[in-house]
Amino acid sequence: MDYAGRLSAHLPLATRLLVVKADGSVLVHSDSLSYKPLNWMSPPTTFTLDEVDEERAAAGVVELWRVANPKTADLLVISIHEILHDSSHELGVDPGLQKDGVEADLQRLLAEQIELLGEGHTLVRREYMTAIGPVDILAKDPDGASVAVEIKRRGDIDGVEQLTRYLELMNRDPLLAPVTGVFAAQEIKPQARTLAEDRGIRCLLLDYDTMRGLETGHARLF
Amino acid sequence: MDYAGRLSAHLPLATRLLVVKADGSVLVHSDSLSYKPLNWMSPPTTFTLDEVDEERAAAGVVELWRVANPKTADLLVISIHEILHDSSHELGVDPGLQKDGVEADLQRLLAEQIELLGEGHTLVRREYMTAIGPVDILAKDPDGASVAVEIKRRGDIDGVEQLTRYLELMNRDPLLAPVTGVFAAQEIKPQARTLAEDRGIRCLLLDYDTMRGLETGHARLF
DNA sequence: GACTAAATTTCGGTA
DNA sequence: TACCGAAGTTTAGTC
Repeated sequence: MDYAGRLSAHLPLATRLLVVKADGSVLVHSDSLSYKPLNWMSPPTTFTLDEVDEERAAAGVVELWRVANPKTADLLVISIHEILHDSSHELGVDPGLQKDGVEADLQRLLAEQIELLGEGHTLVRREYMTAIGPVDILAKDPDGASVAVEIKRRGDIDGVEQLTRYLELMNRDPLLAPVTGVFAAQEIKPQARTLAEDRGIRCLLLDYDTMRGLETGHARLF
Repeated sequence: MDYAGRLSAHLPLATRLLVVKADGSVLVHSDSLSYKPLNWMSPPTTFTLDEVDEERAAAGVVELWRVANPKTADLLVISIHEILHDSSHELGVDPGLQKDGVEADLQRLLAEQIELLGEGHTLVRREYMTAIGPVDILAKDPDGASVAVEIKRRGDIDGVEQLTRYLELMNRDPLLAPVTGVFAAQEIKPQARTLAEDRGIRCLLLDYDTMRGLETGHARLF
């Protein structure tokens, strides 16, 4: 297997699982390392069965696949030496995947349970728009001062930077200023906490299970 | 398919490709959307074939898979209604994937061709360590002033923030200050460029192919 | 279409 | 082992 595109990669001869999807995707999987293929091509692709020249045939190649993306000029060439198994199936259209428990849920739950920010806090609105993007939650503290909340599942330095940019901008608006920041996440990395507190941003750990348990009318499926 | 773990997800009945790897990974693929499975479990996992109760059997379930991660308490339950095809293969150990053309290569090439920063620039060192992490390249301009270079394949706002943090810290060090910044990438997003230049950081576009072509003793394989 | 932010991110390196 | 940053990130949403 040879790939040339955004990088170059070479995969030695070994037994692999090759998957060709209906949309043209090609995946090369090994027998370990879940989830991610060793190599792949994203659609759209053109698939060509090249002729196996004498030299390659002598080396044991029985099929030569050429998978190309005409737009990005990516190219994946697969030399097949032995086919252990080959089967093809129609899977038909796919009903979508239903998810919950991601950042959007945290945001919704925190908006409903805004008192988690501290007693006397009130919700102004979710997804408060600013010139550089939406702030997850805008609230007011008991004194009526604005509080901007950035919510993450995992609190990393990037999230602190994001909130810092919002705070800088919002504090220039005389109608809003002074605005304080709260960095809320299920997990906050030490360096992110240090950076946040150094900038006067309060950190708040969120417990998704507890928040979901408090949610009114909630029923678990299993 | 039902998943409960870091989030909850449900996947309706449909024809799917199920892959069970030697390390216990389980992948659920549809016939489109390359690369990423609709659902999966990462190793380590425990795999159980549950007994199909009467109710499920009446609904058409012929096999019930329970894939669990004992450490994270993630659980994936797969109800199989019909097996269109089933085969198992030994893939054996896997020789590693060989890559080049990633950020590390850009860094190496720029260090070798440090004059790309401008005439008279000299390399101090790659991976210059600071308290908050390594700066990709530290160099000196013709006047002997320090230049910190952050290298990205794709230049985004995050990269500018990263370099800004390094510059702030390094400029507090009297032995280094004043330190100027260069944001070097194969592609620089307009907003990242604006932010960088607003902060006095110079932007530098890198051409990987040209740099590779200039590399001494380089031979291309194909 | 361009850009930003999220992801069950995964993966690799390093302290 | 924990943490940080890259990834051929991919993907989804917004402007």
